[in-house]
Amino acid sequence: MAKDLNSVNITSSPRSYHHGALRQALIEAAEAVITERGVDGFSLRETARRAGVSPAAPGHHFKDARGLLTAVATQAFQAFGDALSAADMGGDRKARIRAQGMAYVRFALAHPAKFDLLWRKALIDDADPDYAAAGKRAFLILDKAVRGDRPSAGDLDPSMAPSIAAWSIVHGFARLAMDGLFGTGPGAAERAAEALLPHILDHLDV
Amino acid sequence: MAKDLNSVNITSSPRSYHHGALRQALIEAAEAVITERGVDGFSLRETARRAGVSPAAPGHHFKDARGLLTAVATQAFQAFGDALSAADMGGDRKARIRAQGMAYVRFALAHPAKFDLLWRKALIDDADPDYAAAGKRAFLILDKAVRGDRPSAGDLDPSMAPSIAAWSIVHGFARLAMDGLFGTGPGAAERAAEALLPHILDHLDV
DNA sequence: TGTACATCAGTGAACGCGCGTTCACTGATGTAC
DNA sequence: TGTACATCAGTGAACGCGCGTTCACTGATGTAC
Repeated sequence: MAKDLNSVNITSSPRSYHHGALRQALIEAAEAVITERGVDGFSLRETARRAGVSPAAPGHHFKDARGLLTAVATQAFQAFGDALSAADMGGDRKARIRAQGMAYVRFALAHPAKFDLLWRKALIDDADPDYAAAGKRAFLILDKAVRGDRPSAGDLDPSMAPSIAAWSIVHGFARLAMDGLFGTGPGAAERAAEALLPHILDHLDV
Repeated sequence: MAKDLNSVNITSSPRSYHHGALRQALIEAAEAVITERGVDGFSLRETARRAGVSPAAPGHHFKDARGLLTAVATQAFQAFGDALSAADMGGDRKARIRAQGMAYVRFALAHPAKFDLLWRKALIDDADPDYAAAGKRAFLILDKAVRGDRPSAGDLDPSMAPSIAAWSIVHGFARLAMDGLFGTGPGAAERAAEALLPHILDHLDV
């Protein structure tokens, strides 16, 4: 038996009337749903079912289905940012760009449903400040690695071209790989990434 | 009054019991639906409604909703290939890559719903030979411009790295631009593309 | 420490919706002779 | 050229489904005194 986290009841059995950590449980159930069924297969009822609560329960934690998906996307962006951050081991600029790029694509291939959701703005509230902040943070991690010591001027100034170039490459590569364009067998996309991406990123001379 | 095309009745009014060109009319109605409501907003019934036929009528021309969307995606890929093809004006390799890249992104920004649908494999039958052929054709047009005179060895050989790099860049840039990451005002994405893409593509030294 | 009570976080039934597809049908067309 | 008939391409009603959300409710918790 694990110890309770933050004095929140997540282990007692049978579960009490009050769940205790339903908000996070719903987010995780939603992740499971989209992982199994794809983002298009998401449904609030199915998510509630998996969390073991009635279909009305999510209403106490999220305004509506979009609100829940926005929270899922926000956490996914945070995890994505963490993955990028963890991959930045320093070194010269090329090495840092390579590391960021590989981490970007690896995350997308390891968590395709989460990665997909990040960009499905029709399904989420992209004006949500947490979502926006989590997304911006992820980009800034990548930007910092690409930019190295050079200062940033502001939004979309020319000095951002290298970051946007790197971002575009890895984003496009990730999507094409997820869509099976470099092979559909198990591990095919990952192998293509390992074989091609470092070379491509090294020759991005911006 | 326009003349009938291919002796098909598309102009008489009121329309006869037999539509005459319902298959194509449904494809165009579906394009209108996804353009207005987004790909996620597609519905077969709404498409039939717009084409002025009963909800059962599409069943005579497409196996199911997925079949219709597959046909829409196939035509979209053909139009996309045409746009890439029309943009290839020759010149040196850099000029050709630039032209292809700009055409790629311009198409995506001008027809976001169509472009989006191309890659929504959960919604279409990506084993359909026409769809697959139309997609392959588009890539080969881009590949030819990037590759120039150099011969192609086959599937995913190292000589394809430059094409995949260019493809990834423009694909990623297009998606990020569509998602509003370079601004959301009218024309903002297009302006970012004009300002950044040529420079980025010129410095892709593969 | 005990109690009254407000608030929080659940329940489960129900509502209304639009959907894709099926069904028996029929009007229109094309073909054999 | 006319006719019988098969086939094609529509109709419109109906089916069953899962959905998001609302509703009145109640059990559990926290707080003021």
